[in-house]
Amino acid sequence: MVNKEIADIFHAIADILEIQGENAFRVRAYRRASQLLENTPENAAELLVAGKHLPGIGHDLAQKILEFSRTGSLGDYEKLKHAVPAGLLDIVRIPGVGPKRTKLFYDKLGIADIAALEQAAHNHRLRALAGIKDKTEEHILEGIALIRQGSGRILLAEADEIAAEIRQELSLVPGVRESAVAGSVRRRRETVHDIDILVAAARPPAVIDALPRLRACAEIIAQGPTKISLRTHRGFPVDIRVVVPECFGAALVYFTGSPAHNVRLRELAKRRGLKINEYGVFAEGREQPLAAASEEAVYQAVDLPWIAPELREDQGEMEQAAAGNLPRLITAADIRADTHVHSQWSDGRQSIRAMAQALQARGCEYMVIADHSQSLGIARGLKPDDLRRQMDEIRQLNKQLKNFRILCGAEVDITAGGNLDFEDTVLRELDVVLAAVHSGFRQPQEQLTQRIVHALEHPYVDILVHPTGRLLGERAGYALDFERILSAARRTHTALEINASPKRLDLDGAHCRLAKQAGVKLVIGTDSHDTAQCAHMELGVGIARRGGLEAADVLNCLPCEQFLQKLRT
DNA sequence: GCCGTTTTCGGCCCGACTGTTTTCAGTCG
Repeated sequence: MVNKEIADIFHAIADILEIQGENAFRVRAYRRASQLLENTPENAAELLVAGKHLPGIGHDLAQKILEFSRTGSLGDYEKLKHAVPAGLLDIVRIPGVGPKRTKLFYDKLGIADIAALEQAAHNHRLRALAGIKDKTEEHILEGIALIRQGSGRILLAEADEIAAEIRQELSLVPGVRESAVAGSVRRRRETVHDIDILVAAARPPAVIDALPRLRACAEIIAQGPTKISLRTHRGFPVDIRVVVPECFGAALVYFTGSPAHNVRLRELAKRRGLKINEYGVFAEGREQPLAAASEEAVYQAVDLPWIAPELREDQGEMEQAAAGNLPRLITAADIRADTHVHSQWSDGRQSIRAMAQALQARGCEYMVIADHSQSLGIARGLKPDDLRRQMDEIRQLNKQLKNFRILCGAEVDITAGGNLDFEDTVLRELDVVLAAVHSGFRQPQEQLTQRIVHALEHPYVDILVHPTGRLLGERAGYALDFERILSAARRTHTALEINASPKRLDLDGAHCRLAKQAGVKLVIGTDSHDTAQCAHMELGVGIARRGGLEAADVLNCLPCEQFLQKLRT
């Protein structure tokens, strides 16, 4: 993906410029552009050629994007790369070491990679430098150890669990009035690198003092009167900020971010002679805030409606809010069905009846049973005869269940050759046909794309599930021309799935945005293999919200009959 | 390097915590 490559280069340029002590705002421009490209699924060069303006990409950066797109490299970057040793870019990522110290170590001690820095810290050679003593040396060694153990990102679902445990315990701490999850967990990022929790209490320092005793706390990283950073037993960082209840809303805005959204919000306030910080919105020279208690009040103070956390990424939500065009985002309550459910018939762990009861208890009106097809042996894929017997069972169950309907479906493999794993005579009997790639991930982009497009063109295929095939933290999605997938889905009236399994979350928010723009229908399915996983629907809804989707964009917000009708037209 | 109902030049969000310091630089989010 070209955008990703340019984003990486801009990121590296920002690091190098920072180490060189360049203008911080120039650095920020590269970082912002890098982030923007990262979140733009369309080819940025093509957008620029088409005359589209990308916020934060001015004349110079646009030229660089075009240059890279044309030639596959960037002259300025190639020059810059040789200006500093590559190892400095690793050093600057060590927690506790920033650009200033990286430069200091290199200039004074010739340290050019992490190994050399580690050696120097061990031998106490760093403390000869101005502003460095034993504590800093220790912190640097800890930071290096953290990097080594791969302080990676954690799945959103895991972060939710940890956050829930901590909040449960916080509710028992004397003086705590209220707590809320903030940061990227609240924004429903698919993976996060830490957990942020905001607490309201009349006397913040008293609460902070109690927090080192939390069961989740294995180690204190930093502690002040209003903020504590700790590490859980699994090495996961948690930031807890305690504020008085009067400024809970302002603190929640600040602590939820994203950083880019906050910057935009504060810039907007500043242009109006206001200042926004975590304590409120302030008019110049005034001590009493104009707004602070609720998020709504903070946004209102700069004439904006409240913006849902999932949209706070500086991806156009400020402009939409100002124009009164914010979407009415889908909520979990809008969902009437789970469109992707497995059972014991293939690799699920429970009966169809158990899955139906679990979903009905969660407020669903229908579900699609989608067990695997025959070629997926590892998942005990169903032969046509098995499938027909399963359909008999479903028909029996439908007679027994009240106010709930089970639709007969199958997760049919798109074989490496691009064919479907069941004959048309079998597919015709199903209510819903889900198509999926489970093999041949390494095929070249053209072949994989064509293979999927071919499946989408099949008259019986209703939904393409986990469309990009990514597994978070394990494997990137396969090589796909997503725009071709979208246009094929649009042309053939095939829906794309937002797979809500915690490791997939596939499509992601950016893809959803594109799908909506392209007029492609979407569904959210949990891919549940047992009843507990039915709860993952909420993760899928979070992704849909990040993509700006409304209930009308998601087919399983419709009653069953309308769902079936829409699926086919 | 970007950007414009103060500006095409001169701004560019804001504060907490740490370690090393007697008032602040560096880092982080």
